[in-house]
Amino acid sequence: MGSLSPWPERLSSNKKRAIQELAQGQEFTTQLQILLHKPSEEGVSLLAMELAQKILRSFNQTISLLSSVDSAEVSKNQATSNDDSPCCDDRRSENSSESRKRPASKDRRGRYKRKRDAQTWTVVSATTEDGHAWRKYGQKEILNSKQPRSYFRCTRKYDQGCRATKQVQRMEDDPQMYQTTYSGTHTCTHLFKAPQIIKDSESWESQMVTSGDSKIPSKQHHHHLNPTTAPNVKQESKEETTPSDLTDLDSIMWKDIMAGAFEYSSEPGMVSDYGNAVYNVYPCIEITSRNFGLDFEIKPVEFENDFEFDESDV
DNA sequence: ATAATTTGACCAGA
DNA sequence: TCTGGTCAAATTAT
Repeated sequence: MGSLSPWPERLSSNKKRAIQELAQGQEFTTQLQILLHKPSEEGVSLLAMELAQKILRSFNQTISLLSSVDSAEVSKNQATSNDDSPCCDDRRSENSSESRKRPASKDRRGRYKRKRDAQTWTVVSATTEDGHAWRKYGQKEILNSKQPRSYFRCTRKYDQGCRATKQVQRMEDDPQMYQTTYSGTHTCTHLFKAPQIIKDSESWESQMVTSGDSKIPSKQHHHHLNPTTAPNVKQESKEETTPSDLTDLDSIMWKDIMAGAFEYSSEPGMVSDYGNAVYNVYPCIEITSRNFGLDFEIKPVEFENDFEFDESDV
């Protein structure tokens, strides 16, 4: 229990190792990209960035392949589970026009079906910023853990039916570090959003966590770092920024990114076609700061049979 | 005004 | 049961 979900059992340990290594390389490359994007000599950094992107894409591809389960297993899963329509799970409109009217109605809180084995991966980092826009939807005290765990979903969940989620928790023995467990692939696309970023420049050390189940030891020190207001946290803005809005460099980057995305990914609505490996590569990227850069990160990929909601009662 | 977060209720699995 | 993940009303931020 006090642990975040580890790698799927079915992966051989060698495979796991490989994935971890790649993921680490991926992480480092991302950091390099961010670094390089800080305006300086454009010529050089531009080339370097393109290179970093290619490397990243390569990592993503490999991780994706290694992460995917056997086609046999997949089809088994899909056979037994009448796969729901992945897209647009609009069952409530955020909270706007709905008005806060719903008194005697039954409280549907918590009425859901848990997701079946969606793949997850865990990252430890000094920052929770990852280039995606997240919306916090919960926080929990975890048994034997001093630090609460926060739950986030993609801001595009109702917009575009994106099902990516993540859990963030401060490390017990180093509250400056965050352990983030990602789950589900971003299926949202073309997000030219410009969230106001807060991030300072913390050291970007991060590494993949491997231990599926470290017994988080309970230490005795108290740090009152409000985990709720922790760094990360996005912000979604309503106006979509178009590429023309970006600097030249950004435009170029973007073109490249989107090229990659279209080359490898399937459309949001077509996610049901997970045969063998999945090739979504640049899901839900987000430009987090016009001032100093493309703070995007590309995540490994996986298939996912997500949860559905219980319709059994009104 | 709308949008994001907080927080306790609710639920699924172990 | 108990624990952790999610929902949604209430609260706070923008």
